[in-house]
Amino acid sequence: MLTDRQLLILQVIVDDFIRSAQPVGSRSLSKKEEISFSSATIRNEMADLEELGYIEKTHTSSGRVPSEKGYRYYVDHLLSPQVLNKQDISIIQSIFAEKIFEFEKIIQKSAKILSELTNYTSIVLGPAASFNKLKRIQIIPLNKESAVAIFVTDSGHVENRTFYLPPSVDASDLEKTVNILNERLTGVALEDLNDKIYKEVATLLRQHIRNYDLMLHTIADSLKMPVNEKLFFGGKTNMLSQPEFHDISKIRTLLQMIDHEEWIYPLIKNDSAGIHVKIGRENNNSAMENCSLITATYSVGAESLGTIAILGPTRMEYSRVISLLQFLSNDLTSVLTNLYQK
Amino acid sequence: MLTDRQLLILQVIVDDFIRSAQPVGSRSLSKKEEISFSSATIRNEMADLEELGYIEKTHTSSGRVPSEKGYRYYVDHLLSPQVLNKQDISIIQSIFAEKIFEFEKIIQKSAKILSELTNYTSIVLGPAASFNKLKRIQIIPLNKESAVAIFVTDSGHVENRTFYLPPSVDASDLEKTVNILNERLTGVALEDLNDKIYKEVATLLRQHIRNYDLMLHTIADSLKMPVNEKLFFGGKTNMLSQPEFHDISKIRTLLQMIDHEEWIYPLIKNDSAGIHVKIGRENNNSAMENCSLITATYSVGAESLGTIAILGPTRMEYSRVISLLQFLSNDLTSVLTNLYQK
DNA sequence: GTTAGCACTCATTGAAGTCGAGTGCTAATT
DNA sequence: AATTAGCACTCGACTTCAATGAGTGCTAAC
Repeated sequence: MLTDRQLLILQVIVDDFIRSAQPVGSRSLSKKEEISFSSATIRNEMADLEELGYIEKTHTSSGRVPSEKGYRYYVDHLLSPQVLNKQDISIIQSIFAEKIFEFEKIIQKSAKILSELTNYTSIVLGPAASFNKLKRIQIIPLNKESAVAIFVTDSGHVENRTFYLPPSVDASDLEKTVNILNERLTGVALEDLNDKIYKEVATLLRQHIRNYDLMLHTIADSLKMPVNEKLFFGGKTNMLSQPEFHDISKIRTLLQMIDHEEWIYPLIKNDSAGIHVKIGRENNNSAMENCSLITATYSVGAESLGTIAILGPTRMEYSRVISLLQFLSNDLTSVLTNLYQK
Repeated sequence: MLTDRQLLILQVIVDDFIRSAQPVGSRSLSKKEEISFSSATIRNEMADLEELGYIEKTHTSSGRVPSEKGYRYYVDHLLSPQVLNKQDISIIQSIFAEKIFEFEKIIQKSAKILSELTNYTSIVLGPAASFNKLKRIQIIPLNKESAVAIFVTDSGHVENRTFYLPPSVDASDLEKTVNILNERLTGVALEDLNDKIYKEVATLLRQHIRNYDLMLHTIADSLKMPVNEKLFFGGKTNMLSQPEFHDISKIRTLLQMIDHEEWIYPLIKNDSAGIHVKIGRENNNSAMENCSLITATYSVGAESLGTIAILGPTRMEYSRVISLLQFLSNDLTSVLTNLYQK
């Protein structure tokens, strides 16, 4: 539908605007070496591109700026993947330099480095604990009235919940319960615990414990808590340096959104694996109007665990960011797979 | 040193500037009902106040603005404590409405509500875990090479550490070790654990475990927790609405500071109990030049546990904020004391 | 000691003018 | 028929200038 020349012009406009943040005019385009025709020709082509919705003017006599549709086309068809330089690669690999056991540390460091490498804001969704299999349950009474339940998964993740002890329960009941739970629930994925408790554990509890149902509900309640994956951020304030956010009110809406984790989940919780680019209003979020979000998933083996994302202005260096995310998510996946699958 | 009239004028200037954020002129002052003398008189007095360093001009013919010294004097001598209205009180008390076990939840909610009530940024330093006494240690092997150690305190706080198992250690060693640790360390404050391990546990371990010293160091290493108290924030973006921060670069330095937790600790980690007000450069931090920080401590019984703080512009409503912090820290202390000392 | 009066300062506002980078359109050129 | 040169036009950005008004300090009168 678009001629080669139009594609070329669109690409150069987007590239130039990403670099300079200034509307691109026909004259400055005609001076580029890729472009061999006159500014008048370019003006004609630009008028067509504008009519088709790929570029826009900021006012009647201004240069052109890519529209969201323009960015979308650029990302889908015109992007030349950037080859990472050695420095970038070695910086990313420094994430894995130390011996680490804990996912969290790696994840946190990834977020930090990603934001430093891009000057945008990075968001990393920590590994979903729900796939982890239960290794051990422990219940430790704190005093007459309350106890803390501890759940350890095979990956070394620890969850804990404080709860009130049902008044009728004594120490031996508690011990029996813990034994039953461990016997029946070890190896079960966290997300299946609740099911399993009611189906298998219930009958056993009934046989051994007085007031078994009170105990049952107390335990099940403790488990019902949302095992929400943790979010990690890097470079929250980087957006302040972007010229499109020199306006306080835009900054405010954006930072307010970043500080509300519950608003972030729907943005980055992506169903399918791989790299996704969402441009401006594609994010369905008014605070993201001038922003793009690029997400990638990381996994252990075939199982996708979490998401790493970069939030930047729509005028973002798509090519570079995609390459970085690609590279990091691959590395993360292979390191985690190694760590986790032995 | 200052005459009564000068004090009155200083007070009215500070009050007015806090309200309006505009330099205060002699004419507008003379119209206030508290003030019964002419603008010319006021001008003379203001000239003196300026010479003494309590107020400043923004330019030769502008009204006056309080200097840091002026705020300091105001806070120390002129402050009329604001009586909280019923609504404020009931909002604060709503923090404790639900039954809660976990300090963290209360603390988090406190930060949120404090920022909503003041429109400034709130910072709450969570309860120092180091005072807590150990209730139970548990070590759970994950696989051949690693295990996770879990420390539960009498307050229900749970810490966990993953570590490599020394190769020579087998299951029965581990069990013995855990027994020894529990026997010897239960009731010991977290901060004293390390000491105690080397002094008392070491000899016992030697008697019962082969390669006891490897085990010893592994455990001790795990314990070397930087049990850094957690920081909670509320209203991080509130400062964006303050007129003195309509300038992007000021906003940036401030937000960057807020996002570096390690820079916050020295600001709010206060030795002595009670309310403290630090104005502008008294904070010894260039990012805080136009900010004041008011801190209060909360405690369990007589033991001071943590800090709640409000970060606002120097032009902050000192009176209101101090009252709010006073009230909340009292409430926090009594609730926590109740919860914790039974 | 207090105040009225006056000359002076300076940030803010808005109007008027210039500049220049951009456009669209038309007519000439290839 | 496609390309380009040329030209009138638009509009944001910047500069200049004058007017306004809220403030000051100082002096002289009360």
